[in-house]
Amino acid sequence: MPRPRSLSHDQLAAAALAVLDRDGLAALSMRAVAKELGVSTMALYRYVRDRDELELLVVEFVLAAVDTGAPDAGLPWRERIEVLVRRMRDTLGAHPAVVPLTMTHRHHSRALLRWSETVLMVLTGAGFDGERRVIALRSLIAYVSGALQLEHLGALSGAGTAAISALPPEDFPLMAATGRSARQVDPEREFFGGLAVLLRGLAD
Amino acid sequence: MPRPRSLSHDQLAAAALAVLDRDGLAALSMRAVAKELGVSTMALYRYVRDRDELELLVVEFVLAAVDTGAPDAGLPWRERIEVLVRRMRDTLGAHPAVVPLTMTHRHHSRALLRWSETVLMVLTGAGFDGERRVIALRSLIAYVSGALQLEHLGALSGAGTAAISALPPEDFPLMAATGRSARQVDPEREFFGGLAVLLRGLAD
DNA sequence: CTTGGTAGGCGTACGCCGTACACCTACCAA
DNA sequence: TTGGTAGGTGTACGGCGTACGCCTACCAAG
Repeated sequence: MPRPRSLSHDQLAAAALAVLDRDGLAALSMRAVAKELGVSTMALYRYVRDRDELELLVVEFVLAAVDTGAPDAGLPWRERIEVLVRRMRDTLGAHPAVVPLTMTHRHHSRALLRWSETVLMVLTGAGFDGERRVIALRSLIAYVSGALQLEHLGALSGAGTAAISALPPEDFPLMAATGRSARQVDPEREFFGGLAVLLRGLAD
Repeated sequence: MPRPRSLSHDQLAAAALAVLDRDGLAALSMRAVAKELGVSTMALYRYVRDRDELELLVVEFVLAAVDTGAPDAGLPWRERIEVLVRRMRDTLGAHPAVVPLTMTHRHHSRALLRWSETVLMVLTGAGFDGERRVIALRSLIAYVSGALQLEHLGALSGAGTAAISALPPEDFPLMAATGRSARQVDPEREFFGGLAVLLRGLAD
């Protein structure tokens, strides 16, 4: 009987994502998203309880694009995990400003739960269970989220790595040398190199 | 000749830390820190350029307490790394609200650079160099920062793990089961279990 | 002991933010 | 045609970071 809604949750999320992609995390505000949609600020509150809920919406919107289907069962289990991680990284790499939001909203994201479920399926198939499986999943999530954040917060200070290479070598000889090496390592190679280390450790 | 300063950087940092410990990250503001010190808000700007610099100050203040001395050389290298990581975790565990700040300010923290330098010393002694050393350091930092954040952001939703255990088992059979297991795993055991996995992977 | 210059500290104000609240009105069912 | 429901809006409030200009405590020089 009442007046019908004129916006969908996906439209809200897409507008918020547009703001994030264009102007970065600091520019995300209720007013900015409302302007993006051409409605008044307060109109948003007919769709979300508060800003937090809008953030969850955009996280869900982005992560929903991650394929959480089981990877090719012919692959060894470590490569299957790598496929799953790569899908996640590719998606978030396209929207770096969303990465910090995934940290704070991870508990409430169905998409992330589905992803974790698939990871657990692979781990279980590889013989993991009980505490060992808990630790495997948590360490994977810890590594992936930590590495993605370093990658994207580090990007805003890509100057950061440069600054490290320029440290006083008398105080930080190894950091200076390692910083110089680091500049020659492709970020993707670094990310998956670290993941490979973790997976090797998981395999005993 | 001019009027002398009446506050030290350490006093600023300590006041900010008091606010963080008592009221959490969201309560950290220039006004709150000024009130904590009994001075006007604008007085702080005689000591820091902006809020960002105050955050760096508190990160430095906290991390300065981490012992970055080389661990007992008699220990195997992996245990030496573990000692260094444990020192970092103990310090940040006492001030969980600071953890997110360490992510954003890590590039500018001398204390963190000193810690990294010591980690590199151990790695170098264990035969790491070049790209392999870069990846070892970055993956350690990624794991540690990711795991600490999960631990402390997860704490605010300790309800989060409970919610996971209560997921519809038909959609998330493994997550539900793993969530139940997870509740019985001590966080410290989980953290160092994951670290051990990573270190095992590093050792080939 | 006086005095002048330097820089510390403060009050005010501006433009953001999230959001509570009251109002108007477009819409659909009856 | 009309009434009720709920969508959309405008205003306002208290918080935030911080630019700016003033007052004044302090120390050095005389």
